[in-house]
Amino acid sequence: MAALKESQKQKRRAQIIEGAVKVFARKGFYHATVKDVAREAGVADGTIYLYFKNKDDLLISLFECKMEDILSHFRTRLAELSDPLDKLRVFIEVYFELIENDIELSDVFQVELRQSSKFLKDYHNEKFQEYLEIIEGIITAGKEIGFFRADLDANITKILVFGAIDEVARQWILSNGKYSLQQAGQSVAYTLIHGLLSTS
Amino acid sequence: MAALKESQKQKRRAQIIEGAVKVFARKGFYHATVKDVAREAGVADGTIYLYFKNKDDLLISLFECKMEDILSHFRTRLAELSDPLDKLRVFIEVYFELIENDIELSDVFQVELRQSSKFLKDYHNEKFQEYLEIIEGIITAGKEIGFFRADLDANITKILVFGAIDEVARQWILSNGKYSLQQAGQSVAYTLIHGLLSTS
Amino acid sequence: MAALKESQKQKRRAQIIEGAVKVFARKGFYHATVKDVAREAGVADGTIYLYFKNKDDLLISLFECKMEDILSHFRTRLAELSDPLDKLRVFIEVYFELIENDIELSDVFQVELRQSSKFLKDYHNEKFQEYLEIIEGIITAGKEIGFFRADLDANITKILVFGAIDEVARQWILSNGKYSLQQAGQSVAYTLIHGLLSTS
Amino acid sequence: MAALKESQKQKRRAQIIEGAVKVFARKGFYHATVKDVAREAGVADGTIYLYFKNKDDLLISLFECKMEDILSHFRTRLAELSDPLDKLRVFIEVYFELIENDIELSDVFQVELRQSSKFLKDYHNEKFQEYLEIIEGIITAGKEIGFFRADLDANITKILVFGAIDEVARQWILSNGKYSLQQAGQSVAYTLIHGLLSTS
DNA sequence: AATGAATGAGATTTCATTCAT
DNA sequence: CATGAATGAAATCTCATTCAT
Repeated sequence: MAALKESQKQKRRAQIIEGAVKVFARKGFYHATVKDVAREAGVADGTIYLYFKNKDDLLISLFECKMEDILSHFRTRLAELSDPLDKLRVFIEVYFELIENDIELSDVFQVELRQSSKFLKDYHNEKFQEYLEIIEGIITAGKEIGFFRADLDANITKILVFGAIDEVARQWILSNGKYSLQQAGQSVAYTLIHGLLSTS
Repeated sequence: MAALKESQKQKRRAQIIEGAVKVFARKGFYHATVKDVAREAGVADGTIYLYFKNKDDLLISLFECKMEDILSHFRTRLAELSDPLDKLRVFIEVYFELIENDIELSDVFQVELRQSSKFLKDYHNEKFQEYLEIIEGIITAGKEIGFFRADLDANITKILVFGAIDEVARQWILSNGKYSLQQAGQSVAYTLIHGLLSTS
Repeated sequence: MAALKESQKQKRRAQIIEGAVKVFARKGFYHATVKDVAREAGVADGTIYLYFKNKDDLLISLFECKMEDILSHFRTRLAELSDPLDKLRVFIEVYFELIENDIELSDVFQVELRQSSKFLKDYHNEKFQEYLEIIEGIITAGKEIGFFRADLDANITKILVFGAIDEVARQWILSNGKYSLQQAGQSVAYTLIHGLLSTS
Repeated sequence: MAALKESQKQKRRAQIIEGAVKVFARKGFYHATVKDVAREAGVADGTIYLYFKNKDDLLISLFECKMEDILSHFRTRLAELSDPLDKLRVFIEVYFELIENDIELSDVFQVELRQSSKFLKDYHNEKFQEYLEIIEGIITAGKEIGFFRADLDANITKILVFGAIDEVARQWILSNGKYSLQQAGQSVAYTLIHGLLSTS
């Protein structure tokens, strides 16, 4: 019974987090009220506080919980591959798939978390670092087998790559899906791999 | 005298905007109070409302005003050059210079505006589009003279380029200047131009 | 069996009251939560409400229950004596003994009840009157046999005596036992008695 | 103008404190809301927070401010006298006058502060100690000139005296003025003095 | 009878904005 | 024009109490 109760608790937590994703995406963290989240999740205001310390904690928990899913999703998909070029292509593909499949969540990640990590007390975004490390791993591997330039600074490059991908995703969201992410993904992958030059 | 008064008004406006930059950088837009800004700017709370419609308008005006400066700075610096490769290198160089020279402002641009642009009512960030257009111009020019690949989608690529540069800048700010932006700039320019591959 | 159940019930009630004494002493009635009391008593939150109407009722019941014990203790100890002077001395002695033996309870009585009696709806503290009557009895008896001044207003004097004793006890508690209550008791008894005596 | 503004501020503070006295006396500190106080004082809710850090601070400030008045009143009245017996009589007289003249304030002092001093963080009631010291001074002076018993422990006795007086006052308030405080005062003074005298 | 998750009313507190001076 | 005291709406969070299990 304890196990059952435990799973009940997890379910309720998840239910609130789903509500929070929707509301934060729609209104932004600061304009969303706890009441909004409660209503969206179908619980009473006070119930939120049985599962989360406060509003900030709700955002952090949302992030941790979802990032966990995302990271393991990436890892599973990339584990099948060995070629760094394939890995990079698939990384971008998976990234854009995730964005397309859960625009609300993407919204929250891109907008709220970016900002919040600076202002939520004592929160230092380890999950995001793990995430960047996946890219770093791909780049380092690519360098080792000689596919990628030996003079690449993996630290800078992982950021460059992430920034490029993420911005394309963000603008796609902001434009309400005016262009094909699929296609954009291929284009991005190609450019990152080959650069801008025609004589390559 | 009217002109004098006008310039007085502009001066006061600028003074408030400087205060706002400092305070928003330090506390974030939502955690900063109008009183904070007033104190930092050395004016009374109510005075803010003689120059700006409300707190949101202050942020938007800050953006418009500062973006104006930045855009004209970019245009001046790029006007001297004709080679798209040089232009791209210099664009990155100037971008990082601006970041280094006014970290507080960069902070506000990167963190607050990114988020706010979505939630400030009726605000659609035309200045940011102008900004992206500078990059687009460089890419299109590069394509036209055959330096850049003909199959580059200038729309996607401008976003990719901006994202890459901007993220490197952001992480530099967040890391409190742990690496050299100068160097990172060269590395970023090289990679964007040549891509990741060693066989280029 | 009914009797057994009845005693079970009494036991559970007592258990909750003990928890309440501890928690109210530690945090004060208004800062203590029903959950705190439940945890301290080792029962569920809801269980409290099977034994008490509400939080106020818990405080009142605590008082009634404990006051009952205290009153009968006083009566037993005083019944053995006939001399009013002895009675007064023993009264003070017993009072201070009770304080020393259950500081938590004393705390609740002195701090919470004093305040609460004014604000708990419909509660008029008859037990406290009974308590004062014990002192009044001693004084009246003392007057009758001519030990105490004939002009003593027993009504005022009982209050005076109670106030004097009680304040010494309170300050002792607040000072965390900096002085000897034993000694203080003798001193207080001496001073009060000399004040009351007719042969002065 | 600064001085004028300053006095305006003091006036507003006093106005809020007066409101608080009334409301706390009527409902008790914990049952009174800040809204209640604001309404009673004729200001907006938020205004309270321009003058006091929070609700606790309002109670503490009320105490400090009023205690100041009371202490200086006592000192003035006692300064005229030299005989310790007279001083003690007048002390009681003044105490009861104050009680009669501001029953609401007395209520708050007797009920709320008694309790609160234990629970308001970091508040240690120095003013109350000053107050007890006045009594101690009288007792010590009385001992020195041989009016009071040499074996009196001034520390215990000041508490005894204060407790006796204060309790008589409290019961008078609780009884809604059923007896004459004037008369009670004389009776109390008589009994206490006879208890304290060396020639008994 | 006992539980403890859920409720939601209500309290404190903040702060953008106004307006009399 | 400038001020800054005052406002009061609105948000977060707490906790006594209920009720399905």
